[in-house]
Parts: sequence; structure tokens; C-alpha cells
Amino acid sequence: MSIHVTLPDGSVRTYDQGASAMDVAKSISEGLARNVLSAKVNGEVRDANRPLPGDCTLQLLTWNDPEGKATLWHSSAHVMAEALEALYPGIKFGIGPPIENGFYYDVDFGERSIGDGDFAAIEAKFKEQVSKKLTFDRKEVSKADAITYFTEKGDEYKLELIEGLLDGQITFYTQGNFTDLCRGPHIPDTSGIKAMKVLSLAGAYWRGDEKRKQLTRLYAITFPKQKELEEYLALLEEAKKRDHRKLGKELDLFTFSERVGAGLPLWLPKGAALRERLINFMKTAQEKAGYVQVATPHIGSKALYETSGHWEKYGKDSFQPISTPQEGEQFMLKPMNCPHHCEIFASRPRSYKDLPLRLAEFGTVYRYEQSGELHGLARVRGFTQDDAHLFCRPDQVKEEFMKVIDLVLLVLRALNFETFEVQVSLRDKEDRSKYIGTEENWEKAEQAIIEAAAASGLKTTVEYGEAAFYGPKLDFMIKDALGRRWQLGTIQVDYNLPERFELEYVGSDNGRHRPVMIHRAPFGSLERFIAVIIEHTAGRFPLWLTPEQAIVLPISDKYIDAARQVAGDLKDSDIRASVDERNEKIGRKIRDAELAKTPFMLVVGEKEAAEGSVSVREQGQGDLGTMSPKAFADLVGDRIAKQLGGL
RNA sequence: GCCUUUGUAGCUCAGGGGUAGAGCACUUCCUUGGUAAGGAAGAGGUCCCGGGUUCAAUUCCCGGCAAAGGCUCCA
Repeated sequence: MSIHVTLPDGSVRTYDQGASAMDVAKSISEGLARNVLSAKVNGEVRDANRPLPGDCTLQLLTWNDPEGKATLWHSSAHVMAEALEALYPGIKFGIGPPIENGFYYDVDFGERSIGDGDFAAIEAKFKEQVSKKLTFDRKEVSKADAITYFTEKGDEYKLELIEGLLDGQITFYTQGNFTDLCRGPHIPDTSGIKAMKVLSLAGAYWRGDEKRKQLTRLYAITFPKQKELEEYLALLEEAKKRDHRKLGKELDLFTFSERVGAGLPLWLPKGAALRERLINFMKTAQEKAGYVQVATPHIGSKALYETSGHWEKYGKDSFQPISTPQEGEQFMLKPMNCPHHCEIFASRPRSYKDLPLRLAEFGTVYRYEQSGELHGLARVRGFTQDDAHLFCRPDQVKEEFMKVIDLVLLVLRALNFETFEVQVSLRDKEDRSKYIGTEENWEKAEQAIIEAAAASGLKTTVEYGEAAFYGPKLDFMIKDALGRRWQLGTIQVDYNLPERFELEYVGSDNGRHRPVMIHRAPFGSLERFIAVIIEHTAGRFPLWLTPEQAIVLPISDKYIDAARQVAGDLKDSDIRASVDERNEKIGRKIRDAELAKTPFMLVVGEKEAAEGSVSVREQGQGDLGTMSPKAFADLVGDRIAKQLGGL
């Protein structure tokens, strides 16, 4: 009997019954066989040395395939577990999956406490195990046997996992002295692992549940080459340099104060000015799109949030109400602007002719975040949204939604964000208790979003369970320097708040109708948005946004007056410029301006002072030659116009 | 909130039971220099806060506060 194996290039090869993916690899080349980590057989990732099931399609997986990497890392997790068990007998294991960059294993160390001082020993033991060229042996076991094994071992976590599995589908893998409950697949043997590093350690609740025991999670990563590990560590270092918390300090944009409180950013003059420019940019774009600005207070009566449903949903987990001293009235720091805006809509009768009504406000809101969740500007307790609420007729929803998508794309383009993900966030498929509103309205809202996104030609992914409690969302996500994903802009369709606030307009039929609300914030929060811009640009902001667009550098203090004249001329052309009047050589001034990431340096010496010109140098680019201040101003103006896309 | 780590000059960090250290930044002086660091001198600290141990604590212990990584990746 022989079997036919179809390879990715479409070629078909014939092998004896019982041949493995590894046999196929060997028949192609020894080099390939050495690099095979696992194999995709009929779309399923399996051990490379398992016999093929018969005629099949086969893709050999190596380090160059995401699944290949995952296999190596998963196997590495087993080896790390073995190393840990050898070092710390009696410990218990949770789960140990591969992740985006490496793998982790959750371990119950019992009374023992592990710190990063223990990493070296773990790495050494790991290398010792790996050098034995251990193989991973797969074994199918009955549920009863599996339970017996881990009962004897005393590992209640594995037992709990087994409980959730079906008899007949349980497999163990053994390498060296370590046997683990595992679906697999694994790499042929450990010789492919050449470099390993324990990266960090963290507490992680068993099964992600805060109420259950906290295990110790060890993050680590392995590579088939030592050099790749070094490159990866260098990459992490590089990412640290882009960290917005570090750059924000270096660029004098913002700070935090213990005395003011955690998660409450203080904007320094340069940062505040940058924020202001973002706000003005958005205001201009919104005015063109038919929005009107409103302004509302930072607090609102508790009753307002009882009406909106926020109190019931978030009351316990938000800043608690503040009370008036005499009457004991209760007010909340506002966590959202929408209830206030609903009341503005309700302040007088509305006609269908008034719709859509687009109320915009740069509203500062306050949300309690657990102390451990705070993160620079990206997660804070007080932040400003570029918020707006569009009240429209049901027949206008799709068009309005699409207009908002256009606005978000305009913003992303002006800030050079080329890569972002768009996520359609819908309700949890099973648990609907988290949401308010009728099934019918949710259906309508979800449909509206899906259709509008499709009509705008956006590539989207759908996530269930990510919707807001009052409606589905379209979220724009960006990755930061460390690869963490942040939600920026968001657009949400909401049929519920208009109902809770009993909002109405008079239709052309002279009857009363309920408007639909669209919540939207292209930046999301200004704080988080600025954090992401900082990391995305490594502090080299777009010219229109940057705090200082040009710095004038006199060659010596004989030319300070000429330099001041130039700076004055530039100011008249609305260019932000200052003069470096320090008693330093030109080389030093240039170096400092380069490091400060000032986009343009204008050198003024004897020649320039005499002819009223400037010698222009662009940050990171070098000398652009001599020109008049006017010509330079035009150059800056042109670049900005291009960036802003005509706004 | 919980786990691990950290907190020393404006910044980055070294140190260590008994006068507190470096580099950069800052101030003053010298230098007037043409596209990435000119020279010299000087000033600068509640060693996060509170308690304990000790003859003596910035250092060791306990408790706070703040910051970092994680608690979402499901055999």
C-alpha cells in the first residue's frame, strides 16, 4: 500500500503507508529535514514524526512559519517545565502555551517564592535538558489513566483541565523525565532549540479568574539560533527607547505627580500646545463635516447616570459619588459625555429637519482604573475625549456612519498611521445579560455597522463580546512600540440611550419618532492618542504638530541679532521657531537640535547675515542649502498642507 | 486590587550599617568657533514617606505611596 502526498506547490509524491512528514522532508533534502518543526496535514498541525493518515496535503513547517514557531515554543514550554520541576520538586503546573513572542508556563510554586534572581538557574537547567536531545513521545491515554497519573502527582490544575476533556481524546507527551497532559504537536527533538531566555515573571490568576489562586507565570522565549535571541533582545531595547513615557519626559510634554495622584497627567507647556493643535485640527475637520460644539460640566447628578444605565453597570467600579454638604445631593464625576448631550438634545422640540444633529465636545471624563492598570498616558484616570454624538433618523444611520469612517481615516492619514486594524465589536454570542436594550435594536445596530464598514471598503475583523454595553462598535486599533494593541478611534451605534432618555423628534408625518445616536471619537482619548503618536513617530512628530518646527543657530554670538530677525520673520509666517543663543560651537548646536528632533535647523553666519538668508538643515537628512526665510516658510507651508490633506 | 521588580542630584545610573558618587544637564569664566559633543571652575541631595532593629539606618526589617512588567493568549 502506498499513499499520495500533495505538497504546497501542487506536486504529488508517493510514499509507503506509515510514512511520516519527517520521511517526506528527508526525501526532499537533509537540510529541510533538519529544519522541520512540525507539519500541517490536511490543514491540521501535527507532530512531524507521526505517520501520515493516508492520502493527504502536507505542508512542512519550519521556523519561518508562524505554526512552526508556535510548535518550537510550545515544546520549549515543556522543557522549561521539566527544568523547573528538577529545580523545585513538588511544584504544580497550570498551562504553558506558546504566545505571540515566546511562551509561558503558569506554575504553582507552593510556599516557595521565585524572583528574577532565579532566572539564570532556570536557563542553565533548561540548556542542560535541551543538550540531551530529548524527543517528545506522544501517547494516547484513557481519561481514567490520565486522572490516576495526575492524582498521584498531586497536580489539581491538570486534573481540572482533564475534567473538561472527552475520554478518548486525551494525549500525554513525554520528554526526558517529564510527562505532561498535552494535545501537541511538538518538535521532533530538542536539538532545534539553541537559545533560551526567561524574560519576565508575573502573577496570573488560574484560568484568568481573579477569585481563584494566583499562579506564577514565567515568560520565556527560545530561538533556533543564538544570534536571533540577541537580535530579539536588541529589538526590545529599541522599543524601550520609543516608549512614550520616556520620550514624553525628554520632550517636555507631560509629567505625573504623586501629590496630584496616579493616572492624572499634567500637561507641560509644549505638550499642552501640541494637544491644542490636535484639538484645533479636529475642530476644523468637524466644522467642515457639519458638527456644532457644545460644552458641559465635569460632574452630573447621580440620577443622570441612573437614567443612562451607567450607574447600574459601572457604579460600583467608578469613582464614588460626591455629595453636597447641606442637602446631601449626589453627583458623579462624569465618566462619559453622552448623557449630558442627550439632555442638550432634549432641551427643546426637534424636527426631522434638524437631523442629523451633531454635538461635539472635547469632554474630560474620569474613570476609575485599578492602580495596576495605569500605564503612562495610555491608561489614565482622567482624560479628554474628542467626543461627539450624532442624533439622526433611522434612515440616516448608514450614511452618517460612513461619514464618520471618512473622518477617522482623514485623522489617521494626517498622522501617518498607515497600518491599523479595524474591529467590528459585537455582543457576546452566549452571555447577553451584560447588555441593555432590546434584541431588535441590537440586531439593527449590528447590521448598520457591518453594512457601513463594508460599504466603506474597510477590511475588518469581527470580535464577539467586545461591544459596549449599550451598543456595538467599530474600533480602530494601533500597535505601540512594544507590539501591544491599543484601541484608538471608536464609532458606536446606540438605540438604547435615546430610549432611556425618551428622546424624540417630530417627523414629516407630524408623529413622534425616536432618533438613533452615534457615539464617535476619532482620537478616542487625546492622552492615549498622543501616547501612540509618540511611539509611532519615535518623537518625530508630523511637521504641523511638532512643538518646535525650526531652530535658528547663529554661528557665533556676533550673529545673534541676525538670528533673532530670522526667528521673528518665521513667527510672522506662523512657523514655530526659536534661537539657540548659547555660547557653543555650531557643531554642538546642531547635535543638540538633532537629538531634540527639531525638524529644521537654520544656520546663520557671516554670509547669511550679510545677504539675509538662512542655511537650512533638515533633521535626519542633512544640509538642504541656502535660501531666503520666505522660501523656507513656503517649504514648511507646502509640507504641512500635504500632511493635512487640504484641511 | 493581586504577583514580581524598582525608588539615591533636573536626567541616566553606580554605591553601601559610620563625611553621598559618576556622566549628562545647570551656573560662571575662558574661547567667537561653518553643519552631530571646545576648555576650566562651581553649585546642586529629607538617598520616596512612616515606623522598627541598632551606639549609629540612605543601606537591614515591617507598613505605606509611586513606577515598571504581567494578571487577554486555555491541555
